[in-house]
Amino acid sequence: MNPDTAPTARQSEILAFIRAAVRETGAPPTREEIARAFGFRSPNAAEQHLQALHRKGLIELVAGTSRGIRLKESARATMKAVAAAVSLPLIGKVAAGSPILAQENVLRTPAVDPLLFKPRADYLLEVRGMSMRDAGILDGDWLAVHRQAQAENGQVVVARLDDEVTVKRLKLRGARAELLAENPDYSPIVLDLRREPLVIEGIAVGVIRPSL
Amino acid sequence: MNPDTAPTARQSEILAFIRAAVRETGAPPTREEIARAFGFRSPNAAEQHLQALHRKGLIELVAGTSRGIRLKESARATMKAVAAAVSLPLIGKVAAGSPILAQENVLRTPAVDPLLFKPRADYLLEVRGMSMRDAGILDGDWLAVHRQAQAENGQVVVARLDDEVTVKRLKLRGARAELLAENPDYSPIVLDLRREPLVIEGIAVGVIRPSL
DNA sequence: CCGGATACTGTATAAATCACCAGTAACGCG
DNA sequence: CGCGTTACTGGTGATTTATACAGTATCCGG
Repeated sequence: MNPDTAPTARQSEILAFIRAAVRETGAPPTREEIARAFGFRSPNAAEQHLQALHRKGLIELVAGTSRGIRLKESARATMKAVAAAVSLPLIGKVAAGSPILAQENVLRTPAVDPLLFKPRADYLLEVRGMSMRDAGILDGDWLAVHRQAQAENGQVVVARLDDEVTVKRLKLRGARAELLAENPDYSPIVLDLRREPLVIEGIAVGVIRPSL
Repeated sequence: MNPDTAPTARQSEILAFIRAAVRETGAPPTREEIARAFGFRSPNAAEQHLQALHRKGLIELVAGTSRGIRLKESARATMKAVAAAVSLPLIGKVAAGSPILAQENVLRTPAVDPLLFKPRADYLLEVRGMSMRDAGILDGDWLAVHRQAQAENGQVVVARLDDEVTVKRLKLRGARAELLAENPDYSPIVLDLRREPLVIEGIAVGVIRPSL
């Protein structure tokens, strides 16, 4: 058997039970407790599952120790999950043709609660230029963006134009779409939706300025 | 003995050891392990400490169970510590005469990493009014503030004026201090430092706009 | 159809562990 | 000074627990 085989369905259940026990009681279960929880008549059934999970590298077994089960990934996995729940990827310059959230576009992952914003933020986009100055969005700001392909009239959107990602205010006038900068130095971009579709990546839901 | 007495120094050590064991090994220690760690010749010394900690309501003991020690506060304390490490208090209107960080001024505690900002942010201050509009700080924004009683020329500061807290840019000209708004509609505030001292609560280190 | 893995029952035992009894010594408090 | 508390030593019996050995049944790929 390979050291890194995926656990069977039953083994995953056992693993989940161990995780739950650690979370709920603060300690891993004994063989007997596992057996009782699953209705095994023999604690040995639990032992065998533990051995299997150990062979597959999912847990560590401390010999001669009561409750000597150590979840190998759990600590890391939990930490990651917790971290993910309260952090957002910061997207820098988006490489031409690549999806915004592609790994190569992520600069960092700052600890910011996505639920700070409404609707929830999916990522932060580093703003370049002063085209939205009068909306209080400055060069270097991190724009909190909610992923969404549709946008309503008047919203600040993240749109793709010629493989470039830009932030502008959207004005819809029938089949014509206008992308307006909030700075008189910049001129509007007008699109005929019948000829070229407007690709909207998301709507702006907030701003973070990490340095004044 | 009162149920809620503070632990003795030795008992705190034991408690810390239990916490460490849970964190490091994933399970609470046995009496024997505690005794070994502290050099006790008898596991009973550990038992008695556990009983004491139990009487003081700091741990729960599960009878007849190996490693049956449950940290009562630990879950909460840890969560709080983790939460505190990545969150900042949001300060609303500051009551006259009260310290900014007084409990009654805290509106919420959003999950934002204080180290996002440099220097580290100590709290978020809800900005009222448009006096800093041209610096990209708008009404409703959360100003990230680093607590600091001194400020340099040109920095955006949080200052106290007549028991009100205001955000302005500081200009120092000898014994005269000017607090400048970044909006032509507002006029500067000039102070003679020899007659009235300028109370600086902190310097602005960033901005969060929770809704666009 | 055979070998190996999975998924169990059943039994047994040494070792780990809890939980309790009996002491000793030092300290602070009224 | 007696009393309660803290902080231990020393020891023991009853459970809990880990772990090994011996089987049964099912499924799957070669």
